[in-house]
Amino acid sequence: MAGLREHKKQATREALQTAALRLALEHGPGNVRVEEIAQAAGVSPRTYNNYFSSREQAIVSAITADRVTRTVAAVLHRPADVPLGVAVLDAVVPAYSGDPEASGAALLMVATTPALRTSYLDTVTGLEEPLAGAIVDRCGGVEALTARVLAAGVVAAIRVALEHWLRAATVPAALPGFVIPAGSLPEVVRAAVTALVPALNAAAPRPEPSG
Amino acid sequence: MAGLREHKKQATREALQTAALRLALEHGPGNVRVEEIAQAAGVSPRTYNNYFSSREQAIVSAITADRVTRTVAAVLHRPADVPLGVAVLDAVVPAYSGDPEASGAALLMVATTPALRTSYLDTVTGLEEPLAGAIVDRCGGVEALTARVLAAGVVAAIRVALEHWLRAATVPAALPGFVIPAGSLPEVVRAAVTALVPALNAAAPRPEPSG
DNA sequence: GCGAAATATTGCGTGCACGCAACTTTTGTG
DNA sequence: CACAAAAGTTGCGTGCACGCAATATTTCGC
Repeated sequence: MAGLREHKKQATREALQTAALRLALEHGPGNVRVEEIAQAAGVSPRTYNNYFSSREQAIVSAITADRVTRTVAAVLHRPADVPLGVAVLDAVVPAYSGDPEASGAALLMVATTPALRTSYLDTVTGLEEPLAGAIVDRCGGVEALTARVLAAGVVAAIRVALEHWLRAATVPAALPGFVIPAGSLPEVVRAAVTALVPALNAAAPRPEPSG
Repeated sequence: MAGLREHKKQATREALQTAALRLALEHGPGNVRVEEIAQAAGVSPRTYNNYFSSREQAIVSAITADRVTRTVAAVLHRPADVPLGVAVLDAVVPAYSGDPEASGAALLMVATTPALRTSYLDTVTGLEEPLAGAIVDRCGGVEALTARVLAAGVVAAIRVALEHWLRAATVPAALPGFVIPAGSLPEVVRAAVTALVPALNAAAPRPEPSG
């Protein structure tokens, strides 16, 4: 059994994530040293940077969890006869519906800390490559470059939606306890991605092979 | 006259850019210290980071020059009666036509140095905000969020095109002197942005006010 | 089990990005 | 011109990201 190594790696990764998030919430995001996170997870500071390439990355990855994986899976599971734009829309929007209830305090912290915001928005980029693959899988005849552009466009749309939504947390005098307008995120994401639906639907070479 | 300050700042900025590019070409991009660039431009190392937030940024900004400015201006100068998608396409593509002849050696260096590649691709992001503004100016009735998404989509498309094009420099045994397939960049950019044209054209609420 | 190859962890050294608090230069006003 | 306010520059200190080589751990063939 060769799974021991990989199992330990996954455990260390999760230990680092949870430790980073916990310490950031306890002491404030600016008062957490990489050394503390590493120590709390039982590894050396150098090892921390073998798992995460920035101090913020561990914190936000504890929040975003496996959303990328779920989104891609959702796209692939849509029935093949629905237009690409609809499939993407119906796959992406629900992925951002369960977000606010996850942990309001953590999201408020991300929203109000510039470095964390940037890092949080960057996590969406991880969707680009698998999404491009999913688009190719769905529409066989589509150009690789086109699929890539559409995937990058969807990622950009989601990023814009998140920016728009996070801004609501800082602009109206962010009181502690005043969390983010909960239900609105999926709607913003939907509005953003909808702007690209015409391009997504136009990409599939032939949605209906006429009889 | 209050222009002395701003004039000096611009001069320092350009001095840093040219010094960074020259030193990178002379000694190789990995053998240039920030301290050397600052010294060559006659400022302190700390001041360097007041102008550029990374070592690579000065180098690539010496190459990209004012392309963002030109692109936005080109979008705004298209006649108002052409569809948005066409206007964007005809504005963006020429901006990437004069690129290869600028300096083949510098581009080869960027293409083959991962850190410089990343930084180079990041410069395109600077187009997003002004382009979104230009889209709003062109199509009065468009939603701000929609304009932002479309601008971000165009930026993403350009980034994908550049990635695709830069890859050609590394994959086929990049011999020194073998530069990048020159004419192909505008075509790749055109192909990439074309995938988004349906979305761009669908955004304008009413392209032709009839009667 | 045993030893070798593969892989992960660690310490070290270097350069970098940036907050902060002086200090210097430019600007605008009387 | 003088002087104060505004804006730019600099040095310092800190923490971080990462290449590199040494060390410890896991895996795999026998």
